[in-house]
Amino acid sequence: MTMMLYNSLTRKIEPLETIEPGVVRMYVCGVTPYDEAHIGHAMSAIVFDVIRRYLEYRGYTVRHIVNFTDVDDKIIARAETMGVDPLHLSAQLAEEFLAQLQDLNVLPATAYPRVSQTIPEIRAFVEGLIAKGYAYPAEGDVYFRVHKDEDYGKLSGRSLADMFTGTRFEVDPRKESPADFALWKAARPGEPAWQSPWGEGRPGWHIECSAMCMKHLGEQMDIHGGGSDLVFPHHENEIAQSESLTDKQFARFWVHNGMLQLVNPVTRQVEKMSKSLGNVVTIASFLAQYDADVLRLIVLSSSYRSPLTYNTAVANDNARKLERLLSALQPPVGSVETGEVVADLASAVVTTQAFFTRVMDQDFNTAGAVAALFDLVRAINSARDAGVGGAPFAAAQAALRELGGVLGLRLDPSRRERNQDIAPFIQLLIELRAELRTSKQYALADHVRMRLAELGITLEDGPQGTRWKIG
RNA sequence: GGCGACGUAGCAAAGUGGUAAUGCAGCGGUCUGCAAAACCGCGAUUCGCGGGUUCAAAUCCCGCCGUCGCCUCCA
Repeated sequence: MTMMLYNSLTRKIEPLETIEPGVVRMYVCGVTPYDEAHIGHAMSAIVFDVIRRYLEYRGYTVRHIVNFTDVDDKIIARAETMGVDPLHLSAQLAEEFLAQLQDLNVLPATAYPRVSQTIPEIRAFVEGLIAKGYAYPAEGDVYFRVHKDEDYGKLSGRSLADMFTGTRFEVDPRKESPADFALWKAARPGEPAWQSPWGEGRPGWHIECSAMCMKHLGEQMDIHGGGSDLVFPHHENEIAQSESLTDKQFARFWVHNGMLQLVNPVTRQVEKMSKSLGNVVTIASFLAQYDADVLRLIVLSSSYRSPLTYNTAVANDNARKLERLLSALQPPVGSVETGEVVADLASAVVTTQAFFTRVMDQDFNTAGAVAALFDLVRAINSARDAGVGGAPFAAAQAALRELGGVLGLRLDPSRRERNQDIAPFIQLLIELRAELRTSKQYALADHVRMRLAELGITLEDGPQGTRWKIG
C-alpha cells in the first residue's frame, strides 16, 4: 500500500513517489530566532517530526533539513535595542530552540543550516539568476524579475494581474515591477554584511531557503514543508527563483501545517498565535506546567493541515488523555498466558497495528492513529483485569510503546514524578496510612489522602498496594 | 475586494458515496472500608442552512450563512 499525501501545489492527495527509491528528501522552513519560541513553532516542528518518524517507520531513509534564518531585519532590530551583536543573538536563541526541541522529543534533523553559513552559495545563486536574466542589480540591491517567470503564483493560486490591483505595494523606483522581490540587500551601517559583486550586503528573505535546499538536498526534493502562513510570499518566491535557475521542478510535494490559534481575551476573536500579535504561549511556559507528550497529543488530535485552537481546557483534556494512555502501561496483576483472553489481546494488537498504518498512510491521519492507540489501551486494561500477564501482556504493551513512539510520544510515567526528593516522604505517609487502614481508622486514613490531594499528590489504592502520582 | 481552508454529540475531533471512530466531560453498574484508577453499559435517527445529482450523500454539485488563514514580518 502506498502512502498518500496532500500536496498544496496541486491541492490533491497524491501517492508519495520519491526521486530516489527508499529515500525522502525533506526541507522544512524553521524559525527566525529573534525572540523566545512559542508553541506554534513547536506545533510545526512536531508535525514534521511525526511525518519524518512515520516515513522512517515505513522504511524510508529521511534526509530532513531544517534551517535557521539567522540574518533578518527583526533580529537586527532586536539586537540593536538589546545592544548586542545580531549574529550572536540569533545563535543563542537558536541553541535555546534546539534544546527545547529535544525536550519536546523532536528528533534532530539531518542538518540545521543557517543563512550566515550559506553566503557563498547564495551569492552564486543570485549570480546565476542575473546571468539568465531573471534578476537585476539596482543600487546595491538585487531584485528578482517576477514578470519573467511565466508560472509565478502557481502555489498560492494568485495571478500577477489581480495581485497588485490594490495600493498595498509601495512604489520603489529601483524595482521594475512592484511585485519584484529582493534577493540581495545593500548593507546599511551597523548591519551584518558580506562582500558581493554588487557591493557589501546581505541576502533577502527568500533566497536563503532555496540556496540551503540545493546545498543540502540538490536541485530537487520530495517534500518542502512549513507553516501555511509561508505559502505566500515565501514559498511562492522560493519556487520562482529555484525553478528559474534550474529549469526543474523544485519540490514534488508542498506540505503545510495549519496555524495554532487562540481566543483573544479582549476581543473574544480567534486568532493566530504570533509574536507580532503578542498572544504567545512560550514553549518554556508550557513545559513548566505540562508534559511534552501533552503538547504532542494536542497536535496529534486533529489534522496537521487544520488550524488548532489552543486554550487551557484543551491542554487539560489532553493531559487526561495522556493519563489514560499511561494506564495501559501499568504492570500486570496476574500471570495468565493462555486462553481466550490472551488470544483476544493478541488479536487486538494485530488489529491496532493494521488500523494505525492504514490511517497514517492516508495523509498522516494522526487523530485516527491515536484512536487506534486508545483501542489498544482498552484491550490491555481489560486483559490485565482478566489476569493476563507474562510475555503476552508484555508484548501488547511493547506494541503500544512502539506505535506511540512512531508518533513521538514518550509515554514515560516517571517523568511526572520528576521531583524524586519528595518520594521517601510520601512513601512514609503511605506506610502510615496503610497501618491506619489495617486498624480500620478510616477517618484518619482519608484525612491523609485528602491532605495530600490538596498538595497535588494523588493516591490510588490497588490490589498491589498504594500508588502515588503528582497531579 | 482577491486567493484558500473549515463548519460533525456539552467540548475536542476522525470519517470524503453505502448508512456516524476516538478522547475529555456526564450518567448507571462492577470493584473498593470509602475514593481514585480500571472494566462493563448509556449519548448525534444525524453531520451549519436551503436546494440538486444518485438506488444510496456528513461525504459530489449549486446557493446562502458563519469562522479562520494568506494577500505586509510570521511555524
